[in-house]
Amino acid sequence: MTARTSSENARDIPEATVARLPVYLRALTTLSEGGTRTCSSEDLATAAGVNSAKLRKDLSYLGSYGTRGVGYDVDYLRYQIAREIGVTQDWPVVIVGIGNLGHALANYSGFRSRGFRVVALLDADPERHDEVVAGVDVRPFDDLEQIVGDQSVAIGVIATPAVAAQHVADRMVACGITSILNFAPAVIAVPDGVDVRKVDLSIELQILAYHEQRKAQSA
Amino acid sequence: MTARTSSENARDIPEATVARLPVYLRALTTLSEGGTRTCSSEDLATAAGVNSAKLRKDLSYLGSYGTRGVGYDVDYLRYQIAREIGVTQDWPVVIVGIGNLGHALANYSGFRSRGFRVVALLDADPERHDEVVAGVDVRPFDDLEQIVGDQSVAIGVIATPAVAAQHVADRMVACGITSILNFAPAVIAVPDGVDVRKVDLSIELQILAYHEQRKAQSA
DNA sequence: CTCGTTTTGTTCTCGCGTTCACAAACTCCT
DNA sequence: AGGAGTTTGTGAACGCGAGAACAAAACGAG
Repeated sequence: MTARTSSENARDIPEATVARLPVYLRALTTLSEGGTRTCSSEDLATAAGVNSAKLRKDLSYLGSYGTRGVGYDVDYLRYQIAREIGVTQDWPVVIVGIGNLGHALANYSGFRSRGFRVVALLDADPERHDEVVAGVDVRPFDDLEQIVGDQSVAIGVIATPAVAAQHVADRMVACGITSILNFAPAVIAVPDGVDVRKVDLSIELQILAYHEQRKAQSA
Repeated sequence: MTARTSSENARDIPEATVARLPVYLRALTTLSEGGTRTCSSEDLATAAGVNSAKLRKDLSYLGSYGTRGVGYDVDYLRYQIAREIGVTQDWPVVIVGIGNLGHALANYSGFRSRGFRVVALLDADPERHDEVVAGVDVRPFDDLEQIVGDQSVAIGVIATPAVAAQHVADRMVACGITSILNFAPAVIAVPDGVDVRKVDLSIELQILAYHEQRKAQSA
């Protein structure tokens, strides 16, 4: 999925671990807001919903930020993980496709609080260009190149219907976006060096349905 | 994640395969709508964005539905996968939390077209009980037990703020729901026998940010 | 009927990720 | 100061999934 060209950095964190770091970050934030200053790997693992051995191994890829016999300083570890993920800096993001899902994404407070700033909402439909969503006004899709260039946007979100997804992705890649979060129910092709992550709401439900069906059968 | 009690069924499909079956299903639907009657594993793998060897191995867990030297009958295979997942039957679903995301989910046409029927929208806020979203009127959260009982609902969707998620999950489990799709940014605990899948929008962005940061560093 | 071609279904090998188990290191109490 | 009790960090074993490679089966041509 993530083909790095060559010369791996010294810190080579497994993909499975990378996917869990944001979970730990959230758990640490919750602990910190609850007034907890220090926690053991067992505490944090419980809060994050994982095994404590796995948690310790994951953290060991970042370095030795704990103290044996004591545990982890919540705020210190939180900062270290945030720095490793890259959410201590500000990431400008464009969202294309302002339907129901695009609205929800634009209004989602979890983005801003984690270093992501929605700098533009784009839609091909001129009907929508009057709207203002979450304090950002919707602009024509053709403004993509200018916005991405002006604000150095590296991350794009696709929330369009399936038929438009590949076209939007092509345009994004052409103007320099190198990370795409795709909510459209379609497989999109991108060149090497561009990361794509896909979130598909109905696929998750279908996976649940499969297990549900098996529960019913074995009863 | 999915702890089955005992006496595994003869068909024991790996979790990784189960997660890809809906992707194949969607690809087959696209092919069928495009007029394709037959396809090779190579064709379908391309459409689904996976390796053809992996595709054939996945399908082999379901049975032998292809013809050597020819390929797969698109509609026949599509039906077999749909039956295996369980989306040939009708799954009633309740959605709790009608904020921006809840709206988007209620309006998402991909649910209905895949056998999922939203039978109720619930929200604790009385302000919202007047609304009608996607043809379904929003009702008080306390109606949960009655609706789930009357309509034999097995699947629940949580689209509330993080603080409410555990409480909603507890109530769902108490009245018989055994599969939960959780969009709230919180880890929820459920008893054995209940499946939970979690979708977290900001976590996906954070994973992209990590890779983006590394691209920038190595440049 | 036989042979060559195509494509599936399956076996085998390899690598990654998870988990166990324990040594190293730190704190606290006496 | 020394020993008991905790908790981290990591080496090693294990299991699952990915991909390559091939045998089995169907089809078509001659």
